[in-house]
Amino acid sequence: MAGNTSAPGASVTSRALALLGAFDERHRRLTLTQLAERAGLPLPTAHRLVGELVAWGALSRTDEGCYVVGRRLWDLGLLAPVQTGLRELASPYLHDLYGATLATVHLAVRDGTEVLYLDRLAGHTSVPVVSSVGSRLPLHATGVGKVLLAHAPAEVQRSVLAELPRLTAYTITQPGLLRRQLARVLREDHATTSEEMSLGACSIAVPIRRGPEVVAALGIVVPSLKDRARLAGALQVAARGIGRSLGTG
Amino acid sequence: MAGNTSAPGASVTSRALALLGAFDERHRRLTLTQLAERAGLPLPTAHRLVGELVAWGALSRTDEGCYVVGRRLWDLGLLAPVQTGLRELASPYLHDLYGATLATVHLAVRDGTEVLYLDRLAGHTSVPVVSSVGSRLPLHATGVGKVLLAHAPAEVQRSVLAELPRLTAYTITQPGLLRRQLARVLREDHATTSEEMSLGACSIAVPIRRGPEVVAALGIVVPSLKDRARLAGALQVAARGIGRSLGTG
DNA sequence: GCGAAGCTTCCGGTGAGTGGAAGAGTGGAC
DNA sequence: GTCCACTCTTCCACTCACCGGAAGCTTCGC
Repeated sequence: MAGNTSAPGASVTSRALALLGAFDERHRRLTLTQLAERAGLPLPTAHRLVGELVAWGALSRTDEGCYVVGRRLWDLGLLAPVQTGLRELASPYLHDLYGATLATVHLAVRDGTEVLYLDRLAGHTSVPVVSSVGSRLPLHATGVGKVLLAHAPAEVQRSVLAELPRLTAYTITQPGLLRRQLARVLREDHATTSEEMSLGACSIAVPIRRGPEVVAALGIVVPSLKDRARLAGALQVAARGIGRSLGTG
Repeated sequence: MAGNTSAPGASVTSRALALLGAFDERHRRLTLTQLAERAGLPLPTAHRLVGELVAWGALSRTDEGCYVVGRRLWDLGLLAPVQTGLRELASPYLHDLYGATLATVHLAVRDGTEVLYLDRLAGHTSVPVVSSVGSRLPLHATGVGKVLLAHAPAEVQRSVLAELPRLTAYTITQPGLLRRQLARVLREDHATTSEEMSLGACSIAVPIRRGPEVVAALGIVVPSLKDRARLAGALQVAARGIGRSLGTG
């Protein structure tokens, strides 16, 4: 379970990349030994490569001797054209939603069998929110995930329904129940969750369409679903606005 | 002027990194030939290394055959601890400012002799805004830049004042004039620009303090400075709020 | 159809990368 | 103070994976 291992004899580049790949959401700070292990490299090799990466700015070393992703990679990553148009166009609508709901607002797309969060407007509320920009979460336990799953190809649905890991006591782990919920998402054009991803957090989400095709999802995180109708309405108006901009952009 | 050139005999890793370093704000899309030239590598070498980088996801290839920064580097870059605490704490205040002014709001720090933009809330206005998250701009031609410069060490001021590149017809290029403005920034505790960075855009900015020390700057971009007093007031309230959170965080 | 520009593949020589082994720091237990 | 365990750093000779010139391959424009 130690991340990417790179077989001996692999190219130098792939070893350096294996080191970078050792970092993820759950492992933002790693010691040299951890890095070497997760990359599947001997310690001296890791030591030398990490030295080069630090010199370039791809990694940097904290005071405590741990390694973290460096600022130069932050710069570089921001140049990546990851749905740039969508994020740009959606931005004002996220603000509007935040203004109307004061809840944390999310813009997400599907990436294989996961949700990929593209943007986030964090509210002041104390509702626990586990998703941050760039993070990936399972499709079956979040509002935006259910929306994206409901509109995903059959093979993706099959693959996701085949394994529904439990995240809280309320996570839906029965394929039949989730399948009925997805049908309802298509019917009502919005999805909800109740503490299925993390305790204390509910969510409401709607699809964003470019023409007939669902290209993304818009969601908010709230402490309870009692205001569901009003919030779903607000989300749908914003989603349509974004969809319209997409069509004409 | 072709970016990083890597001498022959340099390590493999440094060659791969030289390829990544070929990308910047002004060069987000490069052909193989451009990449090879900017990295100072022979074409076949660049070709092979780029192939490995693409396979890993560090780069990707567009339909037109250009290379761009890949999604995996976007993911990775977001893990970098670049002023995470500051950005997190400032976020709600940026929203508040946006709500109060409807202008584009910026959070920035000084990075050597440049401004580094950490966060941005883009307004609906048609005012041209050249700064985006992760970008760097000269300290002498932006509002946040003047604030940060006014509070920078003497050696940084000297180095910046020694060369004031002209960006528009209104850019301040006389050291004496800029020096007087910086004194005024200290006195009035806010800075302004009038079309000094890009035509049609003015800005107002204030320092963010952690205790006595200026650690960042907060600014907005507006079409004119006529509402200067009110806007500076709003900025100062927000900056104090952020500073207070920093102190207690 | 031709030429030019950009991309891709090939392959033998060679020197840069590899990683075992040994040494140096660090901190905790007694 | 002494020991031990752990993590990090340096060294160096062998070898094999990288290098890049040359040649072939597309894809344009004319």
